[in-house]
Amino acid sequence: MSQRDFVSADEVARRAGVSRSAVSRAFTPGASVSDATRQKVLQAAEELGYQVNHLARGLMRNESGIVCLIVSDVATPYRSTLLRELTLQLQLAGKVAMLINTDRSDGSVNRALEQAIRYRADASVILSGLPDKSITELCLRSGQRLVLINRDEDQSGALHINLDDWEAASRVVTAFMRAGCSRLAFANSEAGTPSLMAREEGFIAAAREHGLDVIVERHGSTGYEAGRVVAQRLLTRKERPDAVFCATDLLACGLMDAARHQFSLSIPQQLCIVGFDDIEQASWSSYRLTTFAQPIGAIAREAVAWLSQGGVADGRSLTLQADLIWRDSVRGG
Amino acid sequence: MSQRDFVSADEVARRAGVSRSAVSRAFTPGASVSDATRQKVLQAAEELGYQVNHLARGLMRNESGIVCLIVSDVATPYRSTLLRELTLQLQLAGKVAMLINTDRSDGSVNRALEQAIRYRADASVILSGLPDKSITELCLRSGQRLVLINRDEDQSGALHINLDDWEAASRVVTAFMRAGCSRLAFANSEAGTPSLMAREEGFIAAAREHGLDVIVERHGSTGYEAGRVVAQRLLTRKERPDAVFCATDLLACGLMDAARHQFSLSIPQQLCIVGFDDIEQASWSSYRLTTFAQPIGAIAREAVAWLSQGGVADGRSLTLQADLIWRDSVRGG
DNA sequence: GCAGCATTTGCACACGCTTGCAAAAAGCGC
DNA sequence: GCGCTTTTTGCAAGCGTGTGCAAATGCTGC
Repeated sequence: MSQRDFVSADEVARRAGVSRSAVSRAFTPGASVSDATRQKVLQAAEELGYQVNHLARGLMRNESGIVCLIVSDVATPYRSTLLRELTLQLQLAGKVAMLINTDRSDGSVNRALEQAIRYRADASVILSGLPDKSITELCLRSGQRLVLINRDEDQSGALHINLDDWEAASRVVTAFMRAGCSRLAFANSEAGTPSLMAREEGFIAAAREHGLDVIVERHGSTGYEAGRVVAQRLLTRKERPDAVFCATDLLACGLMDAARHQFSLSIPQQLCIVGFDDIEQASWSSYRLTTFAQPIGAIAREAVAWLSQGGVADGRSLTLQADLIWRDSVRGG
Repeated sequence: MSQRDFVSADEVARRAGVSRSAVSRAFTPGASVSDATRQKVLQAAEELGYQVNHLARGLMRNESGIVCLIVSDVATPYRSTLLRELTLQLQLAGKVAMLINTDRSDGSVNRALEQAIRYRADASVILSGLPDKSITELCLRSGQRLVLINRDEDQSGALHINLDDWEAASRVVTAFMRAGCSRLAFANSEAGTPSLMAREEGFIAAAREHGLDVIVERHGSTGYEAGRVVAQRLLTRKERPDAVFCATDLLACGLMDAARHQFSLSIPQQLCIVGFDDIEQASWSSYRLTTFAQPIGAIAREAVAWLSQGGVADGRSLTLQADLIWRDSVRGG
């Protein structure tokens, strides 16, 4: 390792002709320093290129300023968008993001998380697919604040941010009925995430209120390929559905492509489709998918605001609304 | 902030009946401890739930174990895939990733980077779009190792990982000629990234060798929308191109959609298209885009291997090959 | 000038860890 | 058992910072 020599507060103090504590205080908002010395310190620091060592500061303050983002399927459009928004907000709040990838289901997940705990992260935001309760407990047990996005496991003391999936699902039923559809289907993955299941159950419930049954097909993980497989199953039935609500835009894209290119169905004339997430691809002119936009900006803002507030942060549950974006995959928008 | 009390090495030492140094050594690979005491320590640590405090360790060792990933456009398919691979490899190597988002072009980029330097990151990997030299210099000046992916600015002491964009570009010309195309065009963004420019220049050079001119159109940032705009410009020319090489798959998707839905062209019969990156969407059946796959796994592995090697790591330049993936957007694959 | 007060400042200790150094223990050949 | 070498252990001095406390300084009103 190359010898790295950083300037320390001592050197700054010497150059500014003050004590080392003065330097420390100059970099601590709200500390007791006169403006005169603060200026002297800041100038000396500037000249020397001094940067407060956050490892040492974290050690003293018992507060590292690190927030760790625990996420699987980072490369997925929805997740990566949320990730972008979160890192942006964190940076604005003066925090720093540590990224934990839980794609590998072997022990490396836990190893990575322990790694983060060793850095004494102040908080964790979980937007991971796998609902591994042991992970969340490990976080809380180590005194971190915890934000759970779209997973309503009842973890007391944490901030839960969820969408009103039921309400959204019922709006889809209304839309489908208005489009004159009657053979409803739901396309899901086998992930079994709380929010995915809520969309499914909400859809079924709302359909039943209108006296309609719903065909449910689930397959694999929540991606494009799964959409194709589900399409295969749904569109070869004797009673072919004329409306499919997909738990996810990726599923919807896969299903849509299969419906068009494999079954030569035209959308929305022969088949109406609604997705969820409003990923970028949903607006591409090959899809023009009617879907729900998650309030990603608001989610990120709420999360960061909660975890960077002072004092004791008590558990809270936040339910946000998803916005229905009308495009061309449902008749009669 | 909730009172967080972690168990310290002292407590472990007491419980195991050894000195604090013994605990420290038990957690340091290659340190001088007998197996007997190491076992005693590990057991006591297990029982107490002890985790080495990496802030303190980093302070002592002058080596934090933190690698910071500096990236813009995180939500983009190619970037997020690379990000996934990098975090995975880093975790495997026992390092931890700090994510710096440089999307905002205002001062927050530099502020975020300084933030990372304050945590004494050992290394930075730059996969950011903006070629801000001041950033890279700041990293090097603070003694970090530096990995630059797809940006060949000559930064001595860093590891440069690049693709052979020229070679790839020349293969595209060959493919287009074999498909019987003669009116070649190149679609680019205005980002001006070294790798994007290399694709453009390589394409032009290779075409000229075959006695062909290339129409070049650039617009905006490297995304879907830009592809549509460029399509607008290219496909309304009197001499409409019959083959377009797009600097990026996103551009290609936008261009393809516009060509089909707006200009009613059929691909590849009336227009051949080649992209770059092999993002997931390129394989979707609405596109089936012929494109180049970046060896993302290899890039990540090389990067992590280089930055986690012991001793002095001297600058190095690595050129990898992109794999041409034949799909259906060029005639005669 | 002085008492009385608020504001600044420096000292010194703490944070939790690593590591050089010397002392202690263990191993070995006889 | 004794000398010798090798391994293991504990001590203590750091790493760069924050902060309580007491001393010092600066004000104010008389």
